[in-house]
Amino acid sequence: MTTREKAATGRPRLFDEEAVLATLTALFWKQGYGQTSMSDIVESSGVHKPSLYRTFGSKEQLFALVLRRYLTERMAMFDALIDRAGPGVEGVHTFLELFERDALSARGRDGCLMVMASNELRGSIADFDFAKAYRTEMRARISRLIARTVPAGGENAELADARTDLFTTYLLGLHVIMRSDADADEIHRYLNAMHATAEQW
Amino acid sequence: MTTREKAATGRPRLFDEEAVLATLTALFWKQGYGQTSMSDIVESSGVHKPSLYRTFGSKEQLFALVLRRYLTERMAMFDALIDRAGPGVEGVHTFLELFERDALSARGRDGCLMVMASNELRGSIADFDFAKAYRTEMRARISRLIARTVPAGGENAELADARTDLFTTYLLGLHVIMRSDADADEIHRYLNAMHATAEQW
DNA sequence: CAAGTTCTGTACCAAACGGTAACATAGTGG
DNA sequence: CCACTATGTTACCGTTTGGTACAGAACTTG
Repeated sequence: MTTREKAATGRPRLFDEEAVLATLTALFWKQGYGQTSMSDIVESSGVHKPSLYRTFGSKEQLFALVLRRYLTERMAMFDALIDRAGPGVEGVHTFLELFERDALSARGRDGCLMVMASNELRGSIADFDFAKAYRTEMRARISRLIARTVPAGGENAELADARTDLFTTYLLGLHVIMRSDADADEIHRYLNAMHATAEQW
Repeated sequence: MTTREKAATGRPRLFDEEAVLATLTALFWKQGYGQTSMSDIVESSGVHKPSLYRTFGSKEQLFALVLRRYLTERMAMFDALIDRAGPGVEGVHTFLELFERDALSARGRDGCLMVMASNELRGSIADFDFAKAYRTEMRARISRLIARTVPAGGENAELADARTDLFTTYLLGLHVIMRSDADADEIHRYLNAMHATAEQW
């Protein structure tokens, strides 16, 4: 589905699927699913409707593709942030600082596409249970970050799990705040709250 | 706007505004703003379109009214929960237990109408900056709950603020989880994370 | 009981929605 | 150079959208 499998025999495509998906990701991210019409999509992508429908199926399937692409991209970004953050509790602070940089960017102000979608459309769309997938994937990343704050050992696993759950929920809430016109000071304050919490770890 | 001001001189209304707003609150809460059409609203309320438009103005203004009503109702519920929760850290645990009961109810599975709306429609609608209003009001309540976990004193105010910000963000994130098809076990796990955090306060 | 006022209910509107038929166009393989 | 195939492009489809005109019904006031 992502790459050409059969040899292209007909007229070649004038647009790049990946580039279109990237553009439309930004569009959906800003406007939401329901507030984005096919006309918006045509205008933003520069691709005519029949081509979009032949390539992606329907608006719903298109959005499912956008979500899938966003998920892997987003998780790669989280992986990168966690890799750059060092070990121990200090790593958590570094992660939060790196995250803040992203939160204050233009994209950051739109929050998280997955959080937005799961609020607007509930769990699943076009046979893709994205809400559960997002929670699972994201929690796994956070777990990697948090595990470093706790010494290995059976009874510490429970502590690490609790901290991971807290941090995951916290980040989801932060995305809600980021999307709803909070200014830089307010975002900084809410990040500071997690800094303070991590200091007691 | 809420109660009759002038003497009623014409034909009396067959429906109760408050009851209609309550019904439509549930409808919007479940379906979201964009996914709820005026036809849905007519069917659900039993009130015909022209009556709705004369009474509430437009779909947008109607939703703004629903949000206003929901905000005060929701804050009253938070106040009640916090009143019932005792003092000290124990009060936080009690609050979380009370909150869990609500979270597992049918309504709880829909998350929070304000969180949903702020994700779908950004900050404001029909001259009502509900996102900011919600954050402010909610944070004030949480602050009341958290203040009890900290002894009075200038330097402790900062600590209480940080805990309040953390708890507020956490609750927002929890609402996201509650709305996206999480089962009772998962919700319990995420609540447990805050129990564990509060134990160290 | 007639005038004045407000609400109900049917029937309707233009505009926008998601989606497609049909034809021109640009490539590939024989 | 001719079928063949897949694309670009225009113009269109039926349905649903948010919103209203209009006529009749129900109440108050004089």
